[in-house]
Amino acid sequence: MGEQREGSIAHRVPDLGALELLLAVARLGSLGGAARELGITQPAASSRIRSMERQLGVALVDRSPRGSTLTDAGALVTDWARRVVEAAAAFDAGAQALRHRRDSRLRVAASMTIAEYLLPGWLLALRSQRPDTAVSLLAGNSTTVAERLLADEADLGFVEGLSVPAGLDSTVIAHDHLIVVTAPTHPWARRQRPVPAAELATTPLILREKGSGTRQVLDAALGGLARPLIELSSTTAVKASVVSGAGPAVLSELAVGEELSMRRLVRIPVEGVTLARDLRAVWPTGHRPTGPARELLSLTRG
Amino acid sequence: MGEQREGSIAHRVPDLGALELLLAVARLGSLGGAARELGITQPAASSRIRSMERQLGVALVDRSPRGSTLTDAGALVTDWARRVVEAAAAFDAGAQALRHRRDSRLRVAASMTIAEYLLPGWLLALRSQRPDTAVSLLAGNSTTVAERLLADEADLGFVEGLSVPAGLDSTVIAHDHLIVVTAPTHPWARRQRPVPAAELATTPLILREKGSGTRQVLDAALGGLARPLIELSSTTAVKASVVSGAGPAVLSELAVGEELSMRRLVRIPVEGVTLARDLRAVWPTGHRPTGPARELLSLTRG
DNA sequence: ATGGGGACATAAACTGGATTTATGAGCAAC
DNA sequence: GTTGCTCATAAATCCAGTTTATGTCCCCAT
Repeated sequence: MGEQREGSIAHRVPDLGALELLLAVARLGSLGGAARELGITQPAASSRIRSMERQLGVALVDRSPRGSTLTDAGALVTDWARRVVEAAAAFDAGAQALRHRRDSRLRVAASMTIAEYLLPGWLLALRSQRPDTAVSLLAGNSTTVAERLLADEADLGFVEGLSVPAGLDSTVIAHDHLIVVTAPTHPWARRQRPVPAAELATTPLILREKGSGTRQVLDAALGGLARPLIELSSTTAVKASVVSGAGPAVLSELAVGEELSMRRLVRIPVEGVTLARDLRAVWPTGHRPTGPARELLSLTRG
Repeated sequence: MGEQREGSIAHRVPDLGALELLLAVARLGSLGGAARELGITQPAASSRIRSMERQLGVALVDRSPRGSTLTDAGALVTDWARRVVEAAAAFDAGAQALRHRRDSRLRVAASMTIAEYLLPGWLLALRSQRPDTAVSLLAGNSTTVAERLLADEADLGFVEGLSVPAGLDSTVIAHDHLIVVTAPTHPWARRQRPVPAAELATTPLILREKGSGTRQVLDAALGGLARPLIELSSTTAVKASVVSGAGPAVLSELAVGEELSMRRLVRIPVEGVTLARDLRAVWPTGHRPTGPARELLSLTRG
């Protein structure tokens, strides 16, 4: 009856290469074909799929002398695998941009929330349209972004503040909503009525440090009054703290999508305040984006 | 100037073990501590992080004689890595449930859409609350789910149809909206006004095969009239076809969330039809879920 | 100041898994 | 039947990650 107790999931999940291979098999309907596409030999592919099946304890592909098709379980596993591979592709697109290269065609500066949650996807889309565009990324706060742009060390910026830094032109690319969240066990999670703004202002909250974009918006909406229960320096730390039940927090809906759908966090309705902010693309006044920058910009606006 | 041209991302992304290690370092602030947690030695962790840094071309960790902290780039990379690891954890939770074991405490039967998009998250949440609950999963259509439940081969089911199969009690756990999507290049993507139901009914669409849950809802909403442009047997195939510009399709919003936010697909407003359906948990009439089944059920309802 | 402890780096030997090469066998179409 | 696709098997090779065994640096307490 004993199951493996080890913490690390890496030993229970096939490696990325195997998952990628499985996707190729699903798409091409052939082990050998998939092997060719990934630049390995057919026996290698065969053995990899086999050991993946052994590891998972489920048959994934039906082999026949004229091709391979997925079993029912294999189709399901492939769908789950696709999500892992997509996350890995986003990781890759982001990481690729992080090593600032001299020969980068497009230099992007972005605030943290955008760099974390949106930019990898945009970079992936850009890569599929213009595979040869080398992008470099610098992440920081609004001030940093503005500095880089004005020093001509970046071609395009993305900020999430309330105001546009001086010297920059901008366009709104999306709207972000800050929402109040708690652990499902928190008393607020069982409330029937929305929390009034006044109560939010007087309740101690788990907050990002002063000066962060999120904090600024919250303070402005409440009238400079947000009370800290704890102050933490990263969104991740705030989320972890909320999940563990320490108290309520105000976070971007971008940051908590996953947690909400998995019920690790609960959204608390609020009345009397609008916690919205714009996400903007910015560039030095007059220097309208052209070339790759324009391309990327158009990807962000649907 | 030459970049690596190879298709496979697996060679450009650190393996899951390395990403997991990075998360542990971020959490614990120490290479040795992270190593201990993952059951490897400190030199192994050190060399793994080092080779990850070499691979990505970016310093991730600031090492000091009294611990390690993430660099700015490292923090960003860690956030991206977390998403990969979370997807892998969901994969693991799903895969674990796929090998039907005799000693399973909880036997679940679910329709495809739910098994694909929602169940892994629920299983993950369940595992964090009740680590010792062994779950087995069977995916199929509504009919299959009903059969299993009635034959006492499953304890709890999830279906997405319009009606509840005979002999089963149910509760609504969520609402799913079917939406019309096209590639961004499709003429409909530039329309200002919503597409009327009549036009939708007369336009050839990319559809799932007859009998699928999605198709049933669509036919009912339009009055049995949906015109196939192509018929495909999986949601994935439909999505790929739409992305490539073949035409419009009607899909669950669960299935296209990623594609919409990355602008690979565009949502087309429609007027004159409501393409909604309920997601339901089901069980044999009278046999109200108890024990682990009740636990899982409560996770699905917020 | 001095010794202990924690944290990371380096070097060398080991180990195991994945890959390639080489071959065999089943099925279909011409 | 022969050609050409498919996948499977076997043996040799190769490489990457690991462990063991040290060394260095720094802080803190004595």
